[in-house]
Amino acid sequence: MVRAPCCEKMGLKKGPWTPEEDRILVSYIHNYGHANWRALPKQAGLLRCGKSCRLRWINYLRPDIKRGNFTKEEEDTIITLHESLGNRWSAIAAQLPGRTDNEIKNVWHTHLKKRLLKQNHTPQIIKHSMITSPQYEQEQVSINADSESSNITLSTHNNIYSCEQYSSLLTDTTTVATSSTETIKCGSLDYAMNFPLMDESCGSSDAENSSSMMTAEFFDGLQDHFGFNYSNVMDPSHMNEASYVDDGMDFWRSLLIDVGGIQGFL
DNA sequence: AATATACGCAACCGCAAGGCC
DNA sequence: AGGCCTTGCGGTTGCGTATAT
Repeated sequence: MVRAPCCEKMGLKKGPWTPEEDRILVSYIHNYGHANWRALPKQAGLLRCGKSCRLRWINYLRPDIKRGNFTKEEEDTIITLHESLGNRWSAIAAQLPGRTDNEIKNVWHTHLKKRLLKQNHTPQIIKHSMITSPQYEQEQVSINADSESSNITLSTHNNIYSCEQYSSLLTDTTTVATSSTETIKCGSLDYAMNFPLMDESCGSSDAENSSSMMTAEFFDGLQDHFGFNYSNVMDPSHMNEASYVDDGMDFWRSLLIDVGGIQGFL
């Protein structure tokens, strides 16, 4: 199939529409309709391709377009429909009179997706159990991570350290230790991972909730970022999910000891 | 006040489906 | 049956504006 030459090669205009172009398009469609989008711009005297004209009409100039912000009801409808239809924006738009697929797609990407993420990540203070370090046996360390605010505190039996105190170490790190997937940024790379939710009892972790996404790249990133070598703690290349769960505490222990130890926190 | 960064939205691009010849 | 054309869709881009530094 031979593709039609693009607009620029045809000497046609691209980019934002001017009020005058809008006026011409609306006036033409009002008088003659839009039976053939390809022929329309030439007949109307517009230096645009048919595709551009169609998009402008469908998404902006159509008289039945609803203007203004989406209502709470509309947003809820989009979320519900998206659950069942996925990214089928036109199908979703069909259920929302006056709203276009493009507009719904934009709202989804700019507002609703974030809102859903926030809802799914309800504030969760994870007070997990005392981590006893073999190296610092006298110190018992616990992490408190708020998955919503990304606030992290680190406490020993003597002190509680706020995330600000070691935020310089974790400059690129979003958050740690939740039962849901978080993104940890190590250097320029993003690593999605799922930490086990650690319960209140000492040292155990929630194997049911843990679907390990920890990869060798993740550990490489950590090593690059923090300058540590975790290979002596565990070998990610041989780590299956079960062993990850088992090794979860070791991971945290080593991370905190290394980070905290170097900073003199412990 | 100037500059950098983030955000929102309109518009574009490429592909696929379906109709027509 | 197969090629061409048009339309529709979803992903992506880029510009203008708002906010932060």
